[in-house]
Amino acid sequence: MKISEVSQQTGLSAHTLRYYEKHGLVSASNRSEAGYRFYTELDVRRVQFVKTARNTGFSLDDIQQLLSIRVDKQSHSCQEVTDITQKKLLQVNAKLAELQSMQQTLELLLESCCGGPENATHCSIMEALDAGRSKEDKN
Amino acid sequence: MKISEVSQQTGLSAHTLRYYEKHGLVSASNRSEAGYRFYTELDVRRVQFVKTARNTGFSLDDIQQLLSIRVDKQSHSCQEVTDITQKKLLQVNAKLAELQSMQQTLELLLESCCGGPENATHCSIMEALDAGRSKEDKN
DNA sequence: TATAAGCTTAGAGTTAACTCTAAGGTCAAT
DNA sequence: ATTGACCTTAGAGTTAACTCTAAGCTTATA
Repeated sequence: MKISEVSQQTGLSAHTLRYYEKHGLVSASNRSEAGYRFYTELDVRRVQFVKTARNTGFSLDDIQQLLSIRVDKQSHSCQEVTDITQKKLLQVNAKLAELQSMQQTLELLLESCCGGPENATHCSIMEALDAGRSKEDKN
Repeated sequence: MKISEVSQQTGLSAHTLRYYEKHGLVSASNRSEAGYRFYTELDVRRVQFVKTARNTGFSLDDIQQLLSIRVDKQSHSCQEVTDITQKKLLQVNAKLAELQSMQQTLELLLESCCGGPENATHCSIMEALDAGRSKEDKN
């Protein structure tokens, strides 16, 4: 399978596939005489794994680790896998909390403002932003 | 007020303050003979505004717009302000949805796996990632 | 055989918002 | 006069994950 075919099958661009190879995630098992990449079915599955993990939120670094477990499951424990997953969940939860706080603030701001064609002299959104002490003042 | 004092009062680094100036957000109204920045109270309030807006989730670009409204509220409508805010809320909501989906996937993965010291040969997290079609397959 | 589509590489560019460095001037205190 | 802390600038580096470009082969088709 040539790179463009893998690209089609996976929905990842050829650029991205090469990028993954350069970063040690997935490489084509074979090359043609001319140097063209040829991917086996197993290669493609590995690509799919990376894609699925990406969609699940894992970083490429996380995925490196997951892949090294994948190629030799015998030598790794479930705990290693859940550790990576747990860590990612914590990150997601943290980000989620931050965004939820922003969401709430933005909703309050929108509720407070008329949003009409009046000039902004007494706009309550501007006033709120001017008042400071938004919510979490990260310092 | 010198830059380090503003830094202390606002919790933003002097580097960041200069960065904001370079990007047209907030500059010191005055300079000493030697070229030292001197901030007025109004300057500092403007810095606070930027900080509050940042904490609320606005990008520096958004803040540029908000600031240009702020300096001449008469010439701008509440609607302009709510438009910016609304747009930001939509972005936040989109990101939130994405993260919630990840959160759910990660939680399911964690529930499915024993997480113990057994080797990963039959790890259900690895299996799930291998099965692909995670949730939203963005293509 | 010519043309176009597709492949290769190294390396630069993108995005956002900082963050840091280097080289040098200034200021207050000793 | 000499520290040492603080200030200045221009410009480079950081992070993550691509994305794109240029220059040059290769391969399939007409």
